[in-house]
Amino acid sequence: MLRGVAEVRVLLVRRPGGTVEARELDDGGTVTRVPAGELPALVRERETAHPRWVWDDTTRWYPGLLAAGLRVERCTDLRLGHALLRRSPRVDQATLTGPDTAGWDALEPVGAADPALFDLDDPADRLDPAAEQERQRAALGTVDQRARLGLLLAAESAGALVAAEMTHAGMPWRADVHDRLLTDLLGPRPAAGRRPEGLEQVLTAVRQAFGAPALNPDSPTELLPCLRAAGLEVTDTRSWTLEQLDHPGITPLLQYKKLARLLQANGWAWLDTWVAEGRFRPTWLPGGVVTGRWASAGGGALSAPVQVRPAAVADDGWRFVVADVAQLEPRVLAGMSRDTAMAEAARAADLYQAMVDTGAVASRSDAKLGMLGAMYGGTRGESGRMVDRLTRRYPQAFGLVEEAARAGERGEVVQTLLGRGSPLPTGSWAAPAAESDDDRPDPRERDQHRRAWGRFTRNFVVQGTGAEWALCWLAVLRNRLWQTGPAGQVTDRPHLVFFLHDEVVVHTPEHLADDVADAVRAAATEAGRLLFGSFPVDFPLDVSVVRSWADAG
DNA sequence: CGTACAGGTCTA
DNA sequence: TATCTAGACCTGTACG
Repeated sequence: MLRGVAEVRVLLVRRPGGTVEARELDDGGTVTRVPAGELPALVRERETAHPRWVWDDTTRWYPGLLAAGLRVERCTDLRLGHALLRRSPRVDQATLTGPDTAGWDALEPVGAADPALFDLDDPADRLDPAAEQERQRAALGTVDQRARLGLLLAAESAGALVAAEMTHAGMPWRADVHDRLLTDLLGPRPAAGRRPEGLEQVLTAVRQAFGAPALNPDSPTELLPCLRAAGLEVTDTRSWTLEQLDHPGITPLLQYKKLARLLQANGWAWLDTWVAEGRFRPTWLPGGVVTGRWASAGGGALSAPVQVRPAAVADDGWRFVVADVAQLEPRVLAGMSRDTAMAEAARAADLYQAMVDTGAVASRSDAKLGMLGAMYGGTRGESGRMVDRLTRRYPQAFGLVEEAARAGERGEVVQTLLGRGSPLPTGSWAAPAAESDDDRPDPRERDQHRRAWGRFTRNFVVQGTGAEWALCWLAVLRNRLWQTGPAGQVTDRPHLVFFLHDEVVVHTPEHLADDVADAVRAAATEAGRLLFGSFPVDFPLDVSVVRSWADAG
């Protein structure tokens, strides 16, 4: 599915004078050169043979092809591959070193926000993709168990295709529904620079309750002294803190914070900036987080609030298929540690409940607390006690994260199941040799940093392997959706429109929704097999077919 | 005046 | 008996 047999690879390179070169990599190097304007025609013609397109960076090639109505089946993204190989402890770094290694290290993706970079003076054009492609092949050749790292490279590149396709298609977004939602909560859209009526009313109530006629609750430096003057002994102004208090001003203050947040983060300004022609189009950044999770830019896609999801509505005659994995990371931990006792719990739809049913813990909340403690490094209080108890029950799984934490505290690199390496620590605690007597840090502070880095590496191995599972899920699903038909370009068929760590949203013609739901489940099963082979760990999904994103779950 | 950071709130 | 992982992005405020 991810890697074909008898693969044909075609390298695309931009050349001076607005031309593009297509070089066959596996038949002696036949070269075709065309004006850049003829690239879509070239790709359309060659795509019938299902080649793997090799290019410097998907963000520099694929949006233009998608805009021309094309879709490619597979690619090798050298920028993402370089980043992975450079940090993988499985790779002999000497094989990757070349004259423009630093240039590849520094290469950034381009976004819709800076299209000028493409034409003007793009640092990518000073790099040699053919040479880099050779180096990456050689580097992979030196790796033990190269199938795993090879899978990761293929999946990362497939993710780059998904990311570009999701921005191209966009998330269907009804500005009229969003506006109505805002108007119901805040009042009609005010003139620029004015507070909406609803917010103004709540503000008046807050000011009256605290006897502070000019108070600006958006300013913590004003709000904190005001709360203390009212006899409330608080040291911060977070909602969670305020909820504990008993004072007549608290209710309107919490309401003010909620409405102000909605207005600032997803109000009319957000709509104006990020929604156009009925679509919300964030930029997705595969590999943008060190653990391998995706980052995003533009419109805060990673924190799309539940509150505004009613405005995400499928087109007429279309539906959303929304799917998320229940308890992804504990399942991934069971699989990567090959902990059979935890895998047994992971065969149930509710892993935490299964831990109760097998007598490992007394309650579901204990199970959850213990698992989160293991993955995040909770050692104190209730969480720490649960970790101790569960370590005896699941020694393989808990031992794996514990070892990752110890390695991090020693300043070592840890890696995910498929071989993504953690960054090296930069703090002074990690460089004992450089420690001079002058600015030697406080030993207690140094230990705090060391333990904090241990929590990071502990979480890295699980979060990162979870991201690999999700990447495989996406890659397999992308192919299955394309085959679900009907004929046409990406947006004519069922296609991905949203992805958030362990959740996907597919936009599909209504009559194909059940087929899509099957494809989403089949892809999850396939992802589990790709990562864990025959080791028995399940990845049950919650799948909903809905008109609005808000109705899922 | 513009930039950098702190505090806060949303997501998994 | 907290406050432990990874992000984006808003406003207010301090700094240069």
